[in-house]
Amino acid sequence: MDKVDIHPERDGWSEQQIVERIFEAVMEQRLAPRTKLSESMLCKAFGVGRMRVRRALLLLASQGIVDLHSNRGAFVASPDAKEARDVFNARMMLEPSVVRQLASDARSSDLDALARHIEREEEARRGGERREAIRLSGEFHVRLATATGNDVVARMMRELVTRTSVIIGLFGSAGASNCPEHEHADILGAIRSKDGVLAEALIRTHLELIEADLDLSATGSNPTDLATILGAR
Amino acid sequence: MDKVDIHPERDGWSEQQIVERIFEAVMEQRLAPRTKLSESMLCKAFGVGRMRVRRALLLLASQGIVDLHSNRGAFVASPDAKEARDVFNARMMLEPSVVRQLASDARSSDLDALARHIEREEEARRGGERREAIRLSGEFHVRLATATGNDVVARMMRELVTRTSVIIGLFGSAGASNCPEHEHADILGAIRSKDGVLAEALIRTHLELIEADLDLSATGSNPTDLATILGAR
DNA sequence: ATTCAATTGATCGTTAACAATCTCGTCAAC
DNA sequence: GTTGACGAGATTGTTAACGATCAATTGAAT
Repeated sequence: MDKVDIHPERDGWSEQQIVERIFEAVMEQRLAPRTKLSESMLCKAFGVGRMRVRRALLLLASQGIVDLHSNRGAFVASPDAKEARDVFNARMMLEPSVVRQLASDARSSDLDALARHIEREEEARRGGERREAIRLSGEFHVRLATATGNDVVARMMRELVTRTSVIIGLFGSAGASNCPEHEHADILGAIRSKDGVLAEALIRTHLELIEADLDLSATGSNPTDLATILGAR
Repeated sequence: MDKVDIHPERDGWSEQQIVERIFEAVMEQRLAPRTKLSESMLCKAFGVGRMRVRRALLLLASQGIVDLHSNRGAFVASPDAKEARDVFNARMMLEPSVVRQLASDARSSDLDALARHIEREEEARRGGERREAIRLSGEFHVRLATATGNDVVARMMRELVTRTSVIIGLFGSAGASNCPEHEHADILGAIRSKDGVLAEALIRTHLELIEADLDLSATGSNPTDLATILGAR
């Protein structure tokens, strides 16, 4: 969000912080899709009034991270196959432009920060810290966007990456690795050598690889799709 | 928003409808930047409780259309020059991909709808209905995005186009035309002839032309910059 | 005339209680 | 044994009132 005054930190957490925490939990796949997020539970968890929680949930819903159902509550989103394809398609539109722009004009200090990030990433993966590795892996893409200095694009990427985490949690073939290996390093290398075309190509195949690891034919969607499945009109 | 249950139409308007109306008002530049949107006023205007209004304002704020200031209220956003550049930069990233994709695989029925839209657009311009012309002109870009069938991208474009309206209202040189002339028709023509490269080039220059008509050095930013303007530390 | 401080008025943020709706368990009927 | 209705409990949606914060006005002192 852009220009919202930060409420002076009162007793509990600000709604921004609550959104942040749930964002991270979803990214780390600690909150599984369709997990119910009841208001009272969140109130106790964060030690905060119901108002904050409801505002936070509304914000999360507006970003497609949670679904709100009238009189039933909030749930971690459970995107269907189409929504998954839409998210990846959107990333395919944005990220190549991001890395191309970075290749042409990126501050070396930002690139150094990205390098350090990749360090931590591989560290976490070697250390077997699966959740941290997942989070950092997604965060890398967000940091690419923030490195452009474009706050608007950065916010979009943040949303898309988080939704991608939900999608992987739903459709990810368990066996397949979330396998960046050294792909992130390669992308950064292409940016460093100012080879925009290569960087674009690398991130395209990177995204395609991630999407290919999904089983979008799986029934990741709502159980309400039962009507569709049974051929009801 | 994606999967939020539509509340059965109660007495007044749903928050979605309120958001919609304010969205449109901003797009038509009927709501000038920095206009105060007080809660009580909106409550009376829409004949609805304060809760609905507050939720609507929060949603609008999360999309950068309004700014919320603690204990002071909600105002139509007043982006600064950087934010304006960020928005245009984001559109430069997205829209070429959109038209390229449309050129390769667009349903002809959607293209026909776009053609009809352009008809209405020129009609409004000829008829001197300035507001309607502005709205339709922006809506054309949103429709391009919706024609791809990608809801995620469509929502992003919708947000970006609306913010662009605010930006034009702030930085637009009054003399300059909001001058699509027949550019929209040209873009659609390129899509129709499946010339993705041309369509990309056309929309790029189209966006550049719009941005060039802005005076981003103008003091479009907050009046709090008065301190800066006066050279105060 | 200008500046500063205090008061006033209005607006917003928060809380608590109330009303509406849904879920789940129980029980009777088929 | 299964199906359906019914009611208790819980959760959410809404409203109303209170307290807190900020802006504008008033007034006096310099």
